[in-house]
Amino acid sequence: MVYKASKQRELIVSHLRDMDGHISAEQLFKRINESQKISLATIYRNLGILVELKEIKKIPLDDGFVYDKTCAPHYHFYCDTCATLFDLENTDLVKVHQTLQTESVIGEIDTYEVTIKGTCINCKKN
Amino acid sequence: MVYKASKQRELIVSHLRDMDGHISAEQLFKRINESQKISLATIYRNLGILVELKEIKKIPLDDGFVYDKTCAPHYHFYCDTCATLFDLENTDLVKVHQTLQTESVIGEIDTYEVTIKGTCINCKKN
DNA sequence: ATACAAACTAAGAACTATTCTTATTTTATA
DNA sequence: TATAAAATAAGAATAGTTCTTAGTTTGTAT
Repeated sequence: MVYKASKQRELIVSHLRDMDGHISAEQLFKRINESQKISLATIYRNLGILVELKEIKKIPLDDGFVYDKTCAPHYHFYCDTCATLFDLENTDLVKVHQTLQTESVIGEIDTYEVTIKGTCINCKKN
Repeated sequence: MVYKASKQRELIVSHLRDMDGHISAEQLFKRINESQKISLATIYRNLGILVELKEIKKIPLDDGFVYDKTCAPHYHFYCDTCATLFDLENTDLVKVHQTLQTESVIGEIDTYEVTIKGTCINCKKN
């Protein structure tokens, strides 16, 4: 399968780039449709293509999937209260990787993806 | 809501206890129906109740949800190739928790759940 | 022990997120 | 510029999960 460029895919990529967080297919569909016309099936198909090309990452959460605009190694924190996925920035997390690599079931860590769950700083205050 | 005991819930709990890994609602339904008669809706409703009671944990994966028989803090490794979720046993992982707690977005880590993705030792051999 | 209310069940309908189908349009290449 | 491959929109189909309903079981108070 040789992918061909399309206006719609460029549209999706540019909207993903503008995001600072993570977005669901439905949210992306609504946001793009504010200014352009695009089919929901097109959103899903292109997100699938982008995941296959390893340009973005598909992340399963309790309430559906969310897409991350990058596959670059970084870590996530999911707040169970506000159902939001945050990026973790601390570079000390390399230590996590080193610790994990000693585990016997692990053949190879591909994405280094780590998702921790809890309550975020804002939700804890309330 | 005051939950009342039921034969079906006991059945579900006992099957979960016998598992050494993680199981989907569908798999649990099939397994229980080998010997007893139970409705799929009953499986889903009771799994939901057990999650609410924090007796088990619901884990979102790329290909649907899986249930973990315990909420005790431990870590997971997901193999993208065989789509299997493994428990990680290494107690050094406490270090991970210490590292993470310095992150500014984290208010409180509830479950300490960590899921790392990659290729398991078996799939890497093949 | 019995009656009552609340929570439970099975069965299948309903819902919803995602994927598939089809007829048509766009893109890349020769 | 013609052709083949891949793209699109729109809506139908699928599948996993939740909801509805009528009837059953459970726990509590008398």
